Amino acid sequence: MTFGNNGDSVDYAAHMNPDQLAAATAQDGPVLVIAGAGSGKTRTIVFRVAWLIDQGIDPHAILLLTFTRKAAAEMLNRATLLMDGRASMVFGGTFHSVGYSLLRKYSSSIGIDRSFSIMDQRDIIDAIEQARKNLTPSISDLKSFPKAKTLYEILSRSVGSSIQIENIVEDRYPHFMDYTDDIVTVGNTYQDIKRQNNLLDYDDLLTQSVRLLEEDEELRFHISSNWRYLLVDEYQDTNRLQAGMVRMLATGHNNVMAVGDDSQSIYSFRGANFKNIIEFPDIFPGAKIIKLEENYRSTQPILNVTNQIIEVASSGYRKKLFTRQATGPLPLLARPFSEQDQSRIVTRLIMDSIKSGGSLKDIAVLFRAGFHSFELEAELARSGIPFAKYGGFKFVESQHIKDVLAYLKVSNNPRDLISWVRLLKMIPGVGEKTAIRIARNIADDYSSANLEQLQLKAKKQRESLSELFDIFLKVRNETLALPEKIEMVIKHYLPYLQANFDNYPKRLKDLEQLASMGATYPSIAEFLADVALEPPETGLQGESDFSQRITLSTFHSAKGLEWETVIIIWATEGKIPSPMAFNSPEDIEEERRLLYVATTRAKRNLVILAPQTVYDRRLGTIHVDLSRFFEQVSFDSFQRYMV
DNA sequence: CGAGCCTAGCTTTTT
DNA sequence: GCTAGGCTCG
Repeated sequence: MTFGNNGDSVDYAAHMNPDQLAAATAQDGPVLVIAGAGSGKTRTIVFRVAWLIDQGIDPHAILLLTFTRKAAAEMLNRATLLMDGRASMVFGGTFHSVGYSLLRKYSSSIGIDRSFSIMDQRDIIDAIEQARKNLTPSISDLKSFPKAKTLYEILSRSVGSSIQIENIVEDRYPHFMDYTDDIVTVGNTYQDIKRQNNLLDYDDLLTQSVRLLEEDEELRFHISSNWRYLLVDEYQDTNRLQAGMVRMLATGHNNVMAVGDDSQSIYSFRGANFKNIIEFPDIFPGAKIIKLEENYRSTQPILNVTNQIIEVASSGYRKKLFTRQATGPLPLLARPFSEQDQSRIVTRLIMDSIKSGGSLKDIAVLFRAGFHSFELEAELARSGIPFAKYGGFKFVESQHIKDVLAYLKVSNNPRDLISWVRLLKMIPGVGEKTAIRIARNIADDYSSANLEQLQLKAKKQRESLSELFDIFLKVRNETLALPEKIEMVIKHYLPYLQANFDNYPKRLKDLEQLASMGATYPSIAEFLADVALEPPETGLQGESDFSQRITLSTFHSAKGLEWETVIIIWATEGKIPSPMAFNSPEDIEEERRLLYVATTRAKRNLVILAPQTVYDRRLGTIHVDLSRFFEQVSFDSFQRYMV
């Protein structure tokens, strides 16, 4: 039973333009949909899901791959509203979460213990730091040797793009070329550490699941005959691994619909390559290509600006966005003197909008990097304007959360040395060295760890250790519900928290929140996986009505979203493009696309703010230019805003 | 080897 | 504002 104009079926033609309709109702076989910004991409996917089910396809045979789980949930939700509950039976998630599910079920066939834990950013850096310290003593002490974080960037880029470490270093990190061999060594040691500790990082979820599908032919056949219709959103942001995973999953049927926009490719730092979308027709011969060029989101004055930003970009699928919403206010461009002035203008614009009947949830302030909004956040707090912040540092990355999660991690995977070290270092008198020694001992033999053998000198330390071990055994074995286990852990952690953090009540609240989050999960493993793969956002402090906040977001986290009013702050050189992109023309082009993504989020009002000065702690107040990406935009595209 | 205290230096973007 | 790293002392 479906809803629709005639009461028996959705009237597809009435809700879509001819191109969207062609995509949504395409017959079997590979299809590439080039969907410009605001061209109804989501709508098309939603209708595609509905149409497939209407054709009698079993919802369980459809796999929807998206960039975030939120995006998948929203699409399936809309599809459910459109037709009926069958749409909610479609499996939707990220590449990483699909990889995780496959490995949880089948990893033993490639020799991976299914109780593996997923490392988050911090774990990865810790492990690489260990690998780094493991080098011939003197090398890691050198100031000029890359830091763990840089090493991770190099290693991960190599994995994601399938390019040798040697070439990555040569191309992008030529100043480290003397150390190429050592970097490779760190990479190998890091692999060893992960294997020994039964840990998988984000990249492993992809590489190992691809390996699983490659090596286990029977499984590959089983999986690809189960999911017979693949829908891949944001295809321009897939990397080689993800493209490979799609190819594996499509074995035998090639029913892949990839949707994306090469002009919005903004994840090259993790190996994404918009060439994937260019090469799609080569990988899937006979692919039908459909372009969606009518924009339903923004007014023509906004498109005038965004088209000028992107049209100088080289290569890609040519497309020209147009809209029928010819009229609307001209985008605003203002150059406040200072960052403080910029924040005051933002506040004033928000107040004005509220006065004229606007709603806070329709306003977003967007910026290149998480920390660009610090000053503004303070100003908004002073003015009493509630906000939710997306992107930047995460709640689960703060130390106290990581500490508590470490207890759960070791109970789930006792071989996780990284987490053991974290826990052991909390014992007074135990530092890095001792912690590693004890952790090795426990990880080798946790079932009957002989605490006496651990040679701790002080009695107090031995007591602390056996207490810690006690908690470990309890969390591991007792048939308590997850929230109770978390409570037990928090109780044990409390003295440490109290002794080490000045703002401990606030952090305790975070921990309570963590415990209540755990309530919705059946097991520790699933809870931990979710926390690593889809971490909750920060800045949602307070419980008040979510719909009554403005949104603060990084450009990246704004992808796929839209607002009536979009305010871009720090539209200056040194912020966008980021100085990190200066040494490579391709990186600069990516920054351009990033600004394009940000500006195309606006439906009716677009405001560009570019302070004239920036405070530098060394140089004092210095002048900064408007971002180079506005150079080619004609001045009469803007309304000038008097400060 | 651990801890405490100080300073410098600093931050892209995310699964 | 915050933490990674350096330095010194016990």
